[in-house]
Amino acid sequence: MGHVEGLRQRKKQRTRRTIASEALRLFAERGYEETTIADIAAAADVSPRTFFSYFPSKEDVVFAEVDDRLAEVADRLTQRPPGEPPMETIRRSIVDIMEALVTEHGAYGAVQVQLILERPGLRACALQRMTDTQQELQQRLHDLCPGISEIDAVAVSGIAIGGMQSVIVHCRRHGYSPEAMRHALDRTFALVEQGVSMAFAASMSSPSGSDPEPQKAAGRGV
Amino acid sequence: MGHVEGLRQRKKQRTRRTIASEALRLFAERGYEETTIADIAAAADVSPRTFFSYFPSKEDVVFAEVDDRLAEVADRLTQRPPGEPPMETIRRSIVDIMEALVTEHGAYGAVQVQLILERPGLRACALQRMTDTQQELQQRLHDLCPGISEIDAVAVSGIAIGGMQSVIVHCRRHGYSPEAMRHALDRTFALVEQGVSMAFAASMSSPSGSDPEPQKAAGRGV
DNA sequence: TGCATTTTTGCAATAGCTGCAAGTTTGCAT
DNA sequence: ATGCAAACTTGCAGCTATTGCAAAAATGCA
Repeated sequence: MGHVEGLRQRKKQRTRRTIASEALRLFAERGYEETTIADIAAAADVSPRTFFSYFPSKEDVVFAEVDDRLAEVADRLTQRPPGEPPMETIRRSIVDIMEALVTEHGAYGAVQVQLILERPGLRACALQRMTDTQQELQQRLHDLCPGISEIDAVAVSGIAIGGMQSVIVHCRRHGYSPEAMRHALDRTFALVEQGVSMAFAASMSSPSGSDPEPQKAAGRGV
Repeated sequence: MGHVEGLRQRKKQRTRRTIASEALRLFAERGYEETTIADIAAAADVSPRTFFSYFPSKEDVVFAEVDDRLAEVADRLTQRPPGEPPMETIRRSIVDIMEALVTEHGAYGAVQVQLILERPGLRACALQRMTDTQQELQQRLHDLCPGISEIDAVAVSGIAIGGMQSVIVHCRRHGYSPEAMRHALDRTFALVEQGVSMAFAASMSSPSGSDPEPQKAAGRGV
């Protein structure tokens, strides 16, 4: 099949983006509830029925770009520089994921954030994505550190995502500046790392690769 | 108004419980999607319209008992034995909340758990409750330890709830025994506590009430 | 017993979402 | 170029959740 992986595919992508961006525009103009699927479809020049072959629900259209970004990150993270210390890989995973979730995408980024914060349904969607991500992190932890116990992997990933998520929402809601937010996330990662180190220590009686790097990372943050 | 705080109120409570329990029963028998509001209303002997004056949505009926329990816990936690070390209060808060969320309520507890795990919409509802709870914990932290920084309070509460939630879901999904689950939660609290202690240490240059109690609690757990 | 208040109910309408079958478009082989 | 099969779009019909409104019924109390 595909020459350049499909002209068809590209057209689909374009339609998808059109729908998403028209939807966001309408949400910004008249509000979320006030915009119907029919409105969105009309604005994007497709039939209402078609909307649902691109997005499973009205809510999902808000997360179109976030989802794309998360997919990219997931791809990227599967290739890890050989020899990289596990702890660093974990940190990078968390940072990259958070970046994908936190970045304001496109022209309507601010709108998305606002909608997600104020509509309970959308908040729930966002949370769902958080936990999906957490599951992946958990899997990655398990793969990277075979020594770590099942429970520790689960707990650590939950702790990390939970902490980050909580802080992100807080910063968003109180209108922190990007720098303040970055600072807050660095601090959060430092707290998280306490737990992470402990889990690592428990699994690292015989380190397989490199330094445990106890509690001084906190690097550049998000 | 009220003699014994209303005969009317009691009747309302009874109706509420009837609706919830009939709903759960039907969900168990034919499945969630397959049960309509009309079915539930019929089984509970009320009009479909009335259903919505007791529960704002079909999803909420699944959480009827959980919500009651959470309300109780919230009440109880406002009275704290004077002189209790802050760290202990925090631990008790977390434990109590988790107990409320984890306990299988009534005859259909298992059904609830299963539904929540498999229906994304219900999972989202549960997550929402988690974050609501997390907000309260955050507030409590802030009140108990005026010294703690805003961000630390937010981060710690997110870490605690995130870690616990993650582990609970994991245990549920893999059919852990109650003992195994308790053990897992104890371990999780130990990991969480690493971060908690660090936040406490940062705030406790001049302790206002009692001992800092660095990192050895991990008590009886959940 | 009768009144004021609360609760229940019926009716009608909106909107999200799905299955289905028919109509169109597209990529590719001949 | 031509034609076919696969992929995509569309319209339609229908189901269910959810809400507003105003009438009807139930309740607690004077």
